[in-house]
Amino acid sequence: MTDSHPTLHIDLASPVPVYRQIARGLRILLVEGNLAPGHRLPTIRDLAMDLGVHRNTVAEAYRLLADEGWIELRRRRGATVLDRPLPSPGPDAGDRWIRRLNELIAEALTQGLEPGFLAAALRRAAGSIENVIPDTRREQP
Amino acid sequence: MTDSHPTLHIDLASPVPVYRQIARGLRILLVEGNLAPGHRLPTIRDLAMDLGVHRNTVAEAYRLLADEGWIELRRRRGATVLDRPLPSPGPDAGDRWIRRLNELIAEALTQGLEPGFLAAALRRAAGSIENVIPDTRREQP
DNA sequence: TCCATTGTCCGCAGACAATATACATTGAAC
DNA sequence: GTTCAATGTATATTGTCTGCGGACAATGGA
Repeated sequence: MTDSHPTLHIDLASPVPVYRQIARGLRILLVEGNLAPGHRLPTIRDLAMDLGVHRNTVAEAYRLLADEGWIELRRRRGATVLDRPLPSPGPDAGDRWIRRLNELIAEALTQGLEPGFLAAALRRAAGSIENVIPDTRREQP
Repeated sequence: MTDSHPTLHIDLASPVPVYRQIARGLRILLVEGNLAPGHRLPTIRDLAMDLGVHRNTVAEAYRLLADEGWIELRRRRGATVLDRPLPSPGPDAGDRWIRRLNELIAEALTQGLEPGFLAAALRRAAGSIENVIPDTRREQP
């Protein structure tokens, strides 16, 4: 088991830029607790090597996460995971998310996916959510 | 009621290009039957006016839909909706869609949305799907 | 003190999106 | 049938973004 970055899929053909794909993937690992506070992320160059992209591309992703408060970047020490509480969502974050969900569903229908298939997938996802994330600590706004 | 384009939200600040947002929005209206075959879409210039973007941006969206077989573009006659059967999905379309769904959920969690809220929204969406789209006619691959 | 490691800065080339502008086509009025 | 305004189309321009190359700066450890 030499895979140090368990699940970090990036798709060079996707229209969403690579540095943002990396940031999103890491964000997911962070929020799911796979990367606990105090942990060291791989160095920029190492991760770039593994993913087959340029260092600055990974650096951009790390900078994004640092700006959001997930990690701390220090020279010669790499990136360390901060003990960051989840942000409290904005007032209409829920509405905007639901709109995105509806768009995703509509797009699936335009591709010809079966409504029954989609409904099953949605219910399955709903079930798995509540188990994965037990309880959340919020930051005070 | 002077609103000729019921629900077509575009976000100039979004990283996804405007012409693709327009195409996606129209595609949704088409698949949900709000735009029946034979209907005329607004002219490129009119829609551009309404949305506050350049004509060529809308033209690009229309061309996309025309390439996909949703509409027919003819000079001086505008865009007419074609009677197009839903495409039959590719072999791994389902898997890729489920991955996108999971990413959407993970992103919501990173924003601090409550798992319970998300689960409820997912279940609600699952329920509404099966009612909205009764039966689908597929094209033969 | 010295040096290898690691993040950072600056500039660049290519791609792409949105626009401006001019053009080609065509249905309809007469 | 001629004419013309309406409408889609083609080309060029401009700005922005991505990913990259290379040089630089800081810094922990030998």
